[in-house]
Amino acid sequence: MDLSILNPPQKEAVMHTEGPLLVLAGAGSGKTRVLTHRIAYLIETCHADPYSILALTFTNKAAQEMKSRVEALTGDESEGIWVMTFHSFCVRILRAEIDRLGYDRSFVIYDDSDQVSLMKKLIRDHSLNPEVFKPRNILSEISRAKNFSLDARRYLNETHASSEIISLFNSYQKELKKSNSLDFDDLLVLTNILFEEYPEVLEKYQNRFRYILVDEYQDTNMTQYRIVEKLSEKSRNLCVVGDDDQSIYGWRGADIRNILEFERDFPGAAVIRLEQNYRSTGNILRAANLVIANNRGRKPKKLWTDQPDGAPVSYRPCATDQDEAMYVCSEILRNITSGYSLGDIAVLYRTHAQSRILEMHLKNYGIPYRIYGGLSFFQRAEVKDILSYLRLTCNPYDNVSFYRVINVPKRGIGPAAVSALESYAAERDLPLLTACMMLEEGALGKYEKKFRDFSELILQAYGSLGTVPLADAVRTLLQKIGYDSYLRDDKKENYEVRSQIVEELVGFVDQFASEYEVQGPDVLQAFLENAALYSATDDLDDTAGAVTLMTLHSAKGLEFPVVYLTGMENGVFPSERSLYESDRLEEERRLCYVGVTRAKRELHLSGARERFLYGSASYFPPSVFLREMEQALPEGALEPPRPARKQPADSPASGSSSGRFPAASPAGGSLFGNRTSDLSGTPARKTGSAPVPDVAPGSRVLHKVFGLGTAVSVTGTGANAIAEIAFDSGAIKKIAVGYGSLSIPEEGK
DNA sequence: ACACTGTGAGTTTTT
DNA sequence: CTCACAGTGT
Repeated sequence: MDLSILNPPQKEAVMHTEGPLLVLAGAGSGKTRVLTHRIAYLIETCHADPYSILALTFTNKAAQEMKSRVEALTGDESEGIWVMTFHSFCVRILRAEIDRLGYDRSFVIYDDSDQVSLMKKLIRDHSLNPEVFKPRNILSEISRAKNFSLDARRYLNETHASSEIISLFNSYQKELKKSNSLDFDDLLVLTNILFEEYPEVLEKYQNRFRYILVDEYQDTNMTQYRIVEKLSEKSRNLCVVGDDDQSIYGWRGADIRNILEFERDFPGAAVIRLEQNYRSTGNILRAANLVIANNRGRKPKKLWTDQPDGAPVSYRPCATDQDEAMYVCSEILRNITSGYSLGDIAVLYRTHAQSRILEMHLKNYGIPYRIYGGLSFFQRAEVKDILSYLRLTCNPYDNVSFYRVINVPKRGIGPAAVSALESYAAERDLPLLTACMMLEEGALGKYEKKFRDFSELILQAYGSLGTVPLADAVRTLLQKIGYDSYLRDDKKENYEVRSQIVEELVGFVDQFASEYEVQGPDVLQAFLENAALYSATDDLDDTAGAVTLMTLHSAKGLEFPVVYLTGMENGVFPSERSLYESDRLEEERRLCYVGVTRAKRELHLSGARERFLYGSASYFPPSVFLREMEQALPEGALEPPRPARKQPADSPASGSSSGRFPAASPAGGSLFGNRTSDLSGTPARKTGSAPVPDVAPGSRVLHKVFGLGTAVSVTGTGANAIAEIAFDSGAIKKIAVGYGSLSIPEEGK
């Protein structure tokens, strides 16, 4: 293996294989390179058994990336290494061991929306006012308790949580257990408890995982810390990599102290700093160093580069969010003319809500784009419906799924019927589905047959799992419940789009199952697990010829030659709620640092004075972070174009143009000047009644999932148009043009 | 039981 | 503005 490509501290980190090690890896300092080379070094030079190596990451994306890079270095020898997310790791352990804790190994994982619907029900059952006890707030308190403490119940007591919250917590946990379900936090908490209470189990894994690596250590919470601590207790070969300046998940329980106090927690730990940045130009790095210097309580470090200064960092103040979006679009076109490709460019923002305006204008300009994050495929209503059916077949205890689908499609089972069943089930201490199966004659009168039919349906689906391929079982189920006609009759949304989603899901199932040799319930269980742990940012394909839009959070770990950092306004970024709390403001600042350091060659900052929020205009002063980076900006960049605001906070945009599409930018240059280089070759629409790609019979199109194709026919117009598309793969599909999966490909395809 | 209508409330960030 | 939900009428 070639270690000569590493710089001295990188090499040191790779070769320091015994004993605890903290690698403080600044942004762009080759962190992943160190991790992957370290693994390769362990295998090839130290002859460590791949089976004894565990590498934990936070996202599936990071895990996949690391896995493939390790494979590239070691080839077949990487077989047997566990490279996975914390959560997947815990699932693997729990699948093997959880029966000790009184759960069944076939447990399912409740995602966010499952948790909310369970909590809503509990709040109703406790006759509490949902206005006061908001499901999401309760859940986040519960989550905090689980992540911070060994004993969530005690934590709630000590933090003086109200008696209502404590009793909701108790019911919530009880209900989860009865449903044989775990929420995301439980995956970690129960693994921790397992290790705590069953030393022989812990020992088994301690003996196995002699080398443990943790990526993004600054984002670990207390529970994760305890798991890692226990696992590495015996071998002491724990290597954590992270950057306290990039800790941006404090709000979800990440504890920055884990990284700040590593040396105290693991006596004798070596600390290695990676401070040379290989990613960004001098100017970009200067801006990054300037902002982050305003934070207190960080590990001392100074990122440096030997790269040239490069283009200056720019800042563009805009009158409105519309202007800002148009500015970004026209700059992107300029980037393209100067040789960048679409995939080189990322537009970052603080909240998902900001993406809409950008999207609209990108469509108008004919610039292909893709969005990361937001609701993932597996969170779509149709997909969740179907997954709920499937979950029930694996786990009859899953009441949340039962509630979700018992009357979807409508089968005449309303609240009254369900409530009757509930009492029947409660008396006999049965889960709802089982209660349906075991209804005694005459117990529920006219509802009986309906409930029996339902349970029969699930039973049959279960029976088919072992005998036919999974995708076929799903298709049969869909057909039996009449899901397609349910979608067709439900006029509230586009049938074409929704049935397309269903088809995609069946496709996923098919593809997933085909990788298994033996069919059966286990395959379904594995599929459901993947679906639950899947996140919207996982399917990043670098090949797509499109500009990338995403939140600052999901940008972590990525890099782009050109980055637009939009919404640089106090109240947007930093967010309203962080403005007056120094801890939170510091986290926002780290987020800014993360955003800035994503850029390799060009960084463009922008903000708007007037922004549409909740349907009305709001006014924001420029972000404090701009002032902090002032020295990295061109001379006078922060001077307002007109001396309009001496007291930024309370000066409404007096002279701002009232129209939603102001004709020109304040500086006078036409924002439409670049129209001629419109990528699609079609003229951009002037008024955005329907900002959808122009698809006519014969036009070449690019679909997010199916790739390139040619439109055969188009029915309807604008956003409602349905195009029949012959894909280059051979498939012919009807696609709703307005859905957003379609775009115009780059020229020459 | 269900469809329709108006109301009210809400936006960080995600495994 | 947009979604979720409660209340109304069939």
